[in-house]
Amino acid sequence: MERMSKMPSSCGEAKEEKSFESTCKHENQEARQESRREILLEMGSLNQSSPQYMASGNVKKENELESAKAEMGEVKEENERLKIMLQQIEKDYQSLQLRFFDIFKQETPNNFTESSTPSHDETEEPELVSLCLGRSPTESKKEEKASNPIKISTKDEEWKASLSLGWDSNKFQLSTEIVSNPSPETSLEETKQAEAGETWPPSKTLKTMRNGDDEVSQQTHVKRARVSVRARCDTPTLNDGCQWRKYGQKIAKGNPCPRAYYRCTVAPDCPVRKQVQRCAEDTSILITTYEGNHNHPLPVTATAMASTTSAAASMLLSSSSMSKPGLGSTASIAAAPVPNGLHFNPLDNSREKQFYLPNSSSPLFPTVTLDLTTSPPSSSTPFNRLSSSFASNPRFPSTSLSFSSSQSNILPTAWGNGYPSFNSVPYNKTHTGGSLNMGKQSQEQQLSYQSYLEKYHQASSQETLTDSLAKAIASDASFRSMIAATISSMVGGRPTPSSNQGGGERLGQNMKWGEPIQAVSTDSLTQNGKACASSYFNRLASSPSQTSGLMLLQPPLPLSISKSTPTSTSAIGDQIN
DNA sequence: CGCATTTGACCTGCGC
DNA sequence: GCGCAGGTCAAATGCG
Repeated sequence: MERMSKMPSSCGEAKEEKSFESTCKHENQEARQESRREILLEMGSLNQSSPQYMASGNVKKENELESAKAEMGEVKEENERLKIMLQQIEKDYQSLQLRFFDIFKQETPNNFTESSTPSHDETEEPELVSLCLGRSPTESKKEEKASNPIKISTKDEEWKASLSLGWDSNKFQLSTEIVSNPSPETSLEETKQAEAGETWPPSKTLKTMRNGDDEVSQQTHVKRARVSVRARCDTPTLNDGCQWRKYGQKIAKGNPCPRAYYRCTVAPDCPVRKQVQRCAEDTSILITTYEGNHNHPLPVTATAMASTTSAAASMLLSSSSMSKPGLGSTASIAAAPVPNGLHFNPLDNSREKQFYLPNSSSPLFPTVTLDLTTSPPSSSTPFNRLSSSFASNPRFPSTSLSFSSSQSNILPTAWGNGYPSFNSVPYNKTHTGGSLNMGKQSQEQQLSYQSYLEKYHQASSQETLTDSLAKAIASDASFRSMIAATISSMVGGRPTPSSNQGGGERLGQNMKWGEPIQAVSTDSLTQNGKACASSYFNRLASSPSQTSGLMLLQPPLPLSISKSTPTSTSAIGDQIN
């Protein structure tokens, strides 16, 4: 028990509880081993003693054995007590979890279905999906109350075992599989074709291609997702581990900074391209937009970004598949600063601007934005940001995947229900029609979240929320990778004090990651964060059926469907690379 | 000399 | 149909 106080509380209550559990077991084992050792030592000392002593001390020896046995009995009793205590804690945890969900359900009237336009309708209204991995300072207190009861209870062995699952050799497969999800009307066959191979260039470009390849032409129905990454970076491009060759440069309207076009040169026929442009309003922000799937193994250093972007794209496409075909989607994933491994420069983190310029990427394609620059201002939720930017594009539904540091705790839950298998399975059935919004902030958002949960709870036949989440993460490696990568970015790149209000704090509150993080150096920070994130989700994956309380739940932002014309003032996302 | 970058021209889609 | 903007190509240029 004393050890518990020494344990870092950074990995969240769940981990803490788990640590408690493992600690109890460990202590019991130690106690038993200790007593055995003592007995052996005593016996050994007896053996080493003189025959005289042994002869005369038979009775004494028996007494010692008796005392040793008694000691063992005591240890056993203590062991039992600890077990009971552990069971009680688990019960308390489960009851608290149930209570939390009950309260959550009661507070939500409807709404999710209301605000979220049915996907099957295939309406042209933009969909706004917000997945937030952070928390906004203003709402943190409120959510703390609800989130505190939620703890994770898992086995220590599972946790340890999961540590090795984070970034594996499947990354490449992930990246090649997810990015090109078919549109709803696309058949499974087409899906496979798209996933297996080249999805670049987009349908629009295909027509202009000089080589009229039949296979390529068949892909015209395949939606191409773009993943835009915003990060602060001094260098012309971010080092994402891939090799790129610049093939063009253009000055886009509304941004004096030229946009550079790069091709992946790792493989001669790799279809992946990226656009790099600095944000007009904050030149320190680099916006990197990735398109296409790598058709070759990626360098180790490139897998993180590839997995993250691919997963994000997959999620985006999955969510956008609900909407009318042909519509693009834009998602914003606002993560906290910069993963060190990606050579991001967390400059000027204090600034909290979110730029989403419609012209930063082609409106023809669904776009997901990973914002690694900073956490949004309290007054500006990811939802708001989208509303003023991507969502403004009348042609496309906006999917906001906001991993903003202000709303981390709600993410897993919503994901678990919303994306059970977006990667390998066409995701049109259970998808929410409108917005999968996991931000937090307002009562409306909570309501939306509530309805969302209800909807998916029904769909999952009464399986628990956490089970759903666990299954989702377990069943979808790319999803897991994305979450892990994003959280890694958040945890690893927040060295500044201001980070306390962002993802670090959030994580610290909900997952107990923040405290230790702040206490260690930046390097160890990154490592810890990545390891923690990866192991956390992998742990979930390793025990999908287990009723483990996940992170704290956070109400989602309301599904918002808004149409407006793009404005030049709305800004853009920059990309990193 | 080979490769990467630069840069102007070209093509296409979209809006008016 | 025209103009605009985004995206791409390929010749020219630079660099090691």
